[in-house]
Amino acid sequence: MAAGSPGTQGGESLLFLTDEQLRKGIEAMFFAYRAFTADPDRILENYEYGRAHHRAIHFINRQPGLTVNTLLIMLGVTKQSLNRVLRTLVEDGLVEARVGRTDKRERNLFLTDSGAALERELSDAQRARMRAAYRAAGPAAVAGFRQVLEAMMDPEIRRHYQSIKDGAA
Amino acid sequence: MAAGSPGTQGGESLLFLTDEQLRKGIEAMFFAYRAFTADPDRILENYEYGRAHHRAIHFINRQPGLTVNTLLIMLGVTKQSLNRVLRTLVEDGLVEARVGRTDKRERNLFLTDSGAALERELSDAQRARMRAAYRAAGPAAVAGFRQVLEAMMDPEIRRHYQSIKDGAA
DNA sequence: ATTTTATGTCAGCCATGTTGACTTTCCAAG
DNA sequence: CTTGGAAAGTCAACATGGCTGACATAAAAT
Repeated sequence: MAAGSPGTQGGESLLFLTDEQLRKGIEAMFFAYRAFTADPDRILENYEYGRAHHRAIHFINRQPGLTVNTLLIMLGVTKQSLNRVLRTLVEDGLVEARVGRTDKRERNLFLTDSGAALERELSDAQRARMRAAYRAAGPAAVAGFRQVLEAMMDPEIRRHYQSIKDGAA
Repeated sequence: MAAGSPGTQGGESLLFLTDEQLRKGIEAMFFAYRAFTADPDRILENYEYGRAHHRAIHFINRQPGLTVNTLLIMLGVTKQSLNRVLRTLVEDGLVEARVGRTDKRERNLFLTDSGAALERELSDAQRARMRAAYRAAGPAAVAGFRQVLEAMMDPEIRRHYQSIKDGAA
């Protein structure tokens, strides 16, 4: 059904929905994502951390004080997976887990100074590539890029994504 | 969302290049990529295959007859990693590895009928999400999406990407 | 004839995902 | 006040898919 080539249906306005166009989009996602993770991965080789640590650090930096459960939802992994990562970060003094004030069962997560330093190092590299791509493509392309990515997310995650502070605010 | 749309006059102020905008782009990549891989991953649970098999099948379908070495470059993994995947696909009769005509050291890779069937099942799911996102965002956004992703790729990979057949041709 | 290339394979290691079971702490509702 | 359930931590076991290193074979290139 969906496998057919709909080049003749819908007229010119739907040419961007042909299977070929969609497959090119799939490949673009794959190749771009690999480049996107390559720079921080290279830096992480110098530490005893991996991509999972990077992701945790990123979101703790973005939403200081977020709870373990919230981070779990953002990362989309099990608590056992996250705990393995989080434990090493706390032990190494990059992340602080403060007992919640209102609900003492919760842990509010914060980056320490050294955690923030690592975050900056990783983020600098990743943003450099993103900045170069944004600059090369231009503002209109960037807006389209963000629109398509947002439309691709699962709805529940999209709400979380949109709730994180936005620089244009 | 207005906050995600830096005006086109941003070419002067470069508002779309703020760190906050770049961080939102980073998060968008992360969340969208996860959704992007979720559908095929769910299907693959019914087989004894994983994401690595999917990627191999995708590129063999896109460039029938490509050599192992070319596939290695596209996937960006070691030959040992690829071989583990490729061997099971050949054993299970999803992929055929024909000895090269001109250079008998090479193996030209093709999908069998059952390999093509699995490719279609996986691709249908992935394209359905991509199509929905494209449709929601519109043709202009899709063009921008592709531009940014292309600019993000490593140059060598970008050449490979561009050499694969494009529906607009 | 020798070297290089393309491929295949074995063995082992690592990071990071999973499920299941169990504990501790603590909020909240009965 | 008791109890049920939520948040978090932990242990164990396992799967996937990266990696390196070492080695084998066939065929092309020199």
